[in-house]
Amino acid sequence: MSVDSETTCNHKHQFHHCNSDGTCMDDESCISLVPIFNHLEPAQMDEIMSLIRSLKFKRGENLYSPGDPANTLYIVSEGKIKIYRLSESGKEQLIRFLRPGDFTGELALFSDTVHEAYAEAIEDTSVCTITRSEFNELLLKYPSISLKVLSEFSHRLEQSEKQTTRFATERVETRIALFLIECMDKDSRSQIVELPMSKKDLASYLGTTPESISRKLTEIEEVGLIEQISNKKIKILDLDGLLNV
Amino acid sequence: MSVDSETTCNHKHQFHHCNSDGTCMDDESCISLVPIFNHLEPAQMDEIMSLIRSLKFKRGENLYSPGDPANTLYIVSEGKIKIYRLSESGKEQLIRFLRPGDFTGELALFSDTVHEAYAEAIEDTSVCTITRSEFNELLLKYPSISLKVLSEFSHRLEQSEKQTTRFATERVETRIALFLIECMDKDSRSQIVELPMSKKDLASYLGTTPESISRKLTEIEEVGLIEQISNKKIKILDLDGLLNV
DNA sequence: CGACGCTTTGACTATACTCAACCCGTGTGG
DNA sequence: CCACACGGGTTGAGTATAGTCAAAGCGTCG
Repeated sequence: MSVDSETTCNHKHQFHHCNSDGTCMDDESCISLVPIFNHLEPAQMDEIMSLIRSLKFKRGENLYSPGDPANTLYIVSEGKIKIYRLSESGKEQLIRFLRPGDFTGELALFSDTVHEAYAEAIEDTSVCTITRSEFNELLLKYPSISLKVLSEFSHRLEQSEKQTTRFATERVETRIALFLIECMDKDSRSQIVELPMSKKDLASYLGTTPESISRKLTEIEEVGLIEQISNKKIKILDLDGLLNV
Repeated sequence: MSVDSETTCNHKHQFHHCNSDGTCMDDESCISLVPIFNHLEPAQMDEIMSLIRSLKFKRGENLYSPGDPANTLYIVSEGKIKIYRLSESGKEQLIRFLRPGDFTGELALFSDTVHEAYAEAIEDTSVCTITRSEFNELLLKYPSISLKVLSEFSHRLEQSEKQTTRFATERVETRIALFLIECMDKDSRSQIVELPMSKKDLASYLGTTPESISRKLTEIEEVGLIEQISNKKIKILDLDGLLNV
């Protein structure tokens, strides 16, 4: 595993300093924010806290790479992580970003197998980790956690299959339009969408090129469906129109 | 739900007659073949058997359609089921086929939501069903089942993300080549691949058109990597070559 | 035998990629 | 404070890829 961590600790209640953008979390609040744990009793939380181990990764380091054995669950407490894959022909595709509270490593956690994706820290990052065997014991002891994880998995699977179908059947222009609409849902009721990543990354995420993103956005703007306010800000002028792109 | 089943029964140990192709299973062997259950004790199996309910679907009927509430797990005991989605723009994409022993409905089983795909019986089909609430109770009572389901989910998620990346980054020709290689892995060591579906369905599965499938196969044949024996049979002549298409 | 659906082939077109040049904003170092 | 380098972003020209539409071949099943 290409982990080259600075510090590893193995004790309860380690606290960090907050960073400027307010995304800081100590280990405990990190754990308690994770949906799969947030229904537990304080006593159970303490038990989990005793199992976790803090790790730090510097910007550019990989939490794991394809081929690494998948035996650890990572929960992000600070920083930002990029999950991406290389296709058989070597092209990179962005799968998703992880922010504090998100977790990864789960994909292969339950099969005895290796990772197929890269998890790269794109900022200095702190994560809480639990080993596979300890996590499995936890699941056997508290079956309600399993149901939470199953719920999370089924949701992600649904998303992934939907994404697959989009790639398989929709034009680039439509994929961009659908992406904008989904961004809007989160900010809800504001007409202004803030792109959550660079257009280069967006291209990778949507399976296209930066050039095509640029061109298609211009086209969509020219027919009056959107207005490009700035590099990252886009105003939605005609939602129904976008849906029919 | 567009279920219009012929018979519904709710008792243990209902037996069916075997059909000609040997895919028949009575309910119990159906259940015991499912990976998520096959580690259980006989007594636990009996308990599960008491929860299941048999349903039959005629060719062409839908087990569920998008918008139907997802509250049932379906386990196929006889027949063949096609899972497909419609994209936002109305194009159909084949997700997978289910054969005896496979299950579906799990996607949204753990989230309180509705189906987004179609499950259509393409032959007369028998399924065993368990309701969401009963299945959840089962999972809480026997946590080891959860681990099996999690394992199955994580594998499927891995597959789905891999498929997404292929669609996002690979050309049609490459997708076809990779599909052939994966088909070969199953039959292992025979050089002859039997396509598991019509080329029309394969086109839908691979996110392309029947015309392109036909043309690309011809091209791959012309450069000597494969030989098309018959409509459904393809002989692999140069595996390494295929990998580099 | 005929009808139907799947498959193939051909001609044409649309879509989006590649490559190259240039622009712009930011951050760095002199 | 300016010059510069760097990376992202945009624009243009040309090309590759695969989709559409149409017609004809083939197989299977009633």
